[in-house]
Amino acid sequence: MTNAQAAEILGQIADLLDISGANSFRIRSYRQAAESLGSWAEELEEIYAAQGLQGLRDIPDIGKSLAEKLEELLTTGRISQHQEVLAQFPDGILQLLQVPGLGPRTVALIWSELEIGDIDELEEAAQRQELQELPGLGAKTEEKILASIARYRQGRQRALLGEILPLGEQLISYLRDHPRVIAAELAGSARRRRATVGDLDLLVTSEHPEEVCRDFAASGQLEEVTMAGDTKVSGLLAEGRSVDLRVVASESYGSALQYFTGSQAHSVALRTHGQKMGLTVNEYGVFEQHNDEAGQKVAGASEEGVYAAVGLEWIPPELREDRGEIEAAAHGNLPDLIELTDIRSDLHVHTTGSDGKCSVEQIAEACRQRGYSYIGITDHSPALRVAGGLTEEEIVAQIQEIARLNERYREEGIEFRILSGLEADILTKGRVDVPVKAFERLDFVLGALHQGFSSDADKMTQRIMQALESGRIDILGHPTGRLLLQREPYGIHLNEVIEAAGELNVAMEINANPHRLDLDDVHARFAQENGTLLSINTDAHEISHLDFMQYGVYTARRGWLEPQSVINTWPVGQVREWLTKRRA
DNA sequence: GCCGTTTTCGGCCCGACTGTTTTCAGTCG
Repeated sequence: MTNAQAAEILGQIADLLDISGANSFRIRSYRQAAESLGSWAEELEEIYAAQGLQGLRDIPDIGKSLAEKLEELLTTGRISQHQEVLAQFPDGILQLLQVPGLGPRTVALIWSELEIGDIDELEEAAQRQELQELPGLGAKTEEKILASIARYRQGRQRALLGEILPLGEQLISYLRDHPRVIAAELAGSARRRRATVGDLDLLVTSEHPEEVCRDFAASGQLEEVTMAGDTKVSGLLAEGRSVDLRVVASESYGSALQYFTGSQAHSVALRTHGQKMGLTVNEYGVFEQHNDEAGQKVAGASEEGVYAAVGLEWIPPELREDRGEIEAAAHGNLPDLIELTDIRSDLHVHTTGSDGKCSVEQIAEACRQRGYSYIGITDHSPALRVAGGLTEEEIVAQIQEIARLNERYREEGIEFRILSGLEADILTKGRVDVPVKAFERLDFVLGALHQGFSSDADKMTQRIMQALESGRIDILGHPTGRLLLQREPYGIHLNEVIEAAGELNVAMEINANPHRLDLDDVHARFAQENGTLLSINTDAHEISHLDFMQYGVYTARRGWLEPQSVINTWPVGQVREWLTKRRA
C-alpha cells in the first residue's frame, strides 16, 4: 500500500461523500488529507510499523478518525467506510466527476432522477435530450456536457511540462510584443514547473484589456476560441491543450499572478495566514478587515508586495504546494534554491559508443558551450546489447580517447575535463555490470535498472541494495524507472534505498529527461533532508537533449534542493575527491 | 473531520462565471 494509493482511496471517499451531499467541511478534510498524503515522503507502512497510530496522526491533516481508517487500510487492505460508500453508487460514478463542468450536485441529480451512473449512459441521455428536463439544467448545459464528454474522450488530461512550457513561452512572447500589454507572465502549474500540466494560464496587465483580448482571440495563436470576453479569453491549441488568458489592471497584477499561479492549496493556506493577521487576501489585493467589511488595500501591484503584506518573504513558485513553505517564509527559513546557473556539469551522457548520436568530442564541446566545466560520459554497459552496450575492450578504448581529449584541453589551456563513466546495468541479484579491469580505470559508474521491472517490491529493493553495497555504483540513475503519463514507477521501497544511498555515500540521480523527472520532487526533498547527495543529469542521447537540464533543476527546486546537495554543482576537483573517498 | 497567536468548540478562502434563474446554485480555480 503506497501513500499514493492511500491518497487515492481518501480522495474517492471525498468524491463519494460529496455526491451523497455530506457536510462540505468533512469532505474537505478527506481532500486535504489525501493531498497531504500524496506529498508525504515517508511511507505509511513504515511510519505505522515504527510508530503505530500516533505516527500516522503526526501527518498534517490526519486526525484521530482518519488515522484509524488508515490503520484499518494498512492492516486489512481496505477501509470499510470506503466499501460502504462505494456500494451506494454504480462503478462509473467517479468517472462522471472527471467530465469538465460536471460536479457532485449534478452527478447526484442525474443519478437520483435518471439512474445515470457512467459516461456512456450520460452521453446517450444527453443525445436524447433528457437532461434538459431536469430542474436546474437546460438545453445549453446539455450541449456543454456533450462537448465535455467529447473532449474527455479525446485525450490525455495532462501534458508533460517539457512539451507545454515551450508553447506557453511562445504565447507569452507574443503577448509581450503587443503594444497594449504592460506585462505578461505564465501562471498556473506551468509556472510552478509541475512535471505534468493540465492547461496553460496566461496573465497580462494592460490599460486596454478588451483590445488585448480581441487581438489575442483573432491572432491565430489559438486553434479554436471557446470564450472571448473583455478580460478573459479561453481556447484550445492545435495540440488540444486548453489555454486561459486573463487581463487585469496593474494595481492588481501581483495579487492576480499569485492567485492564478496557485496552487490552490497554497492560496488557501496564504489566505488563512492573512486572516490571522486581520487581512483579507484575494485576487485583487490584500485588504485590512474591519468587522467583516473590506477596508484599506495594502498590497496588490506586485507579488513581492502581496507576500510582504502578510509578513512573508516572496516564495518561489516551485515551492507553492502547501508543503510547509508558508511557515518557512514566515520564519525566514526558505531554502536557498538551486538555479540552472549553479550546474557545472552533466554526469549522464551517451555517445555513438552505445546508443547516442554524437561523438565524445562533439558532446563535450556542446557542454563547454553551455558553460559547463566538466562532463561525465556514461555509455551503456555490455549487458545492454539492445542499446549498443560497450564491451570491455570498447570501454577501455573510450577511456583512452577521453584521456587524449583531456590532454588536448590541458595543452590548449582550456579549463574543461571529461570524466570516464559508465551506465552500468544492475542485473538480477544486484550484480553490477561493470568489467573488473574497466572499473579500475573508470572515474565513476552510474548504476541503473533496465530490466526485470515486474518483480515484487522486496526483491527489487534487495537487488538495488546489493548493487549499492557492492561499492561499484557512485550514482543511482533514474531510480524508479517511471515514465510520466506512460509507466508507473516500479515497486521499490524508495525511502529505504534513499537512506541506504545516504549511508553508503551514493548519489541519487534526478534524471532531467521530461518524460522521467526521476527522482520526483517529493523524494528529492526527502533525500536532501536525509543527507543523501543528488545529481541532476540529462541522460542526453544527442546534443539538443542537454537542454533538458532545466527540467531537472525545476524538479530539484520543487524538492527544496540547495546547490550543495547536488554534486554536479561542485567544482570537478571536489567531485573527484568525493569519488576517491567513496572508493576507499 | 481537522485544528489551535480567538486552543477542546466553533470555525473552516474567496470570488467569477454560467445557466437558469427572478435571487441563486453549481462549478471552477
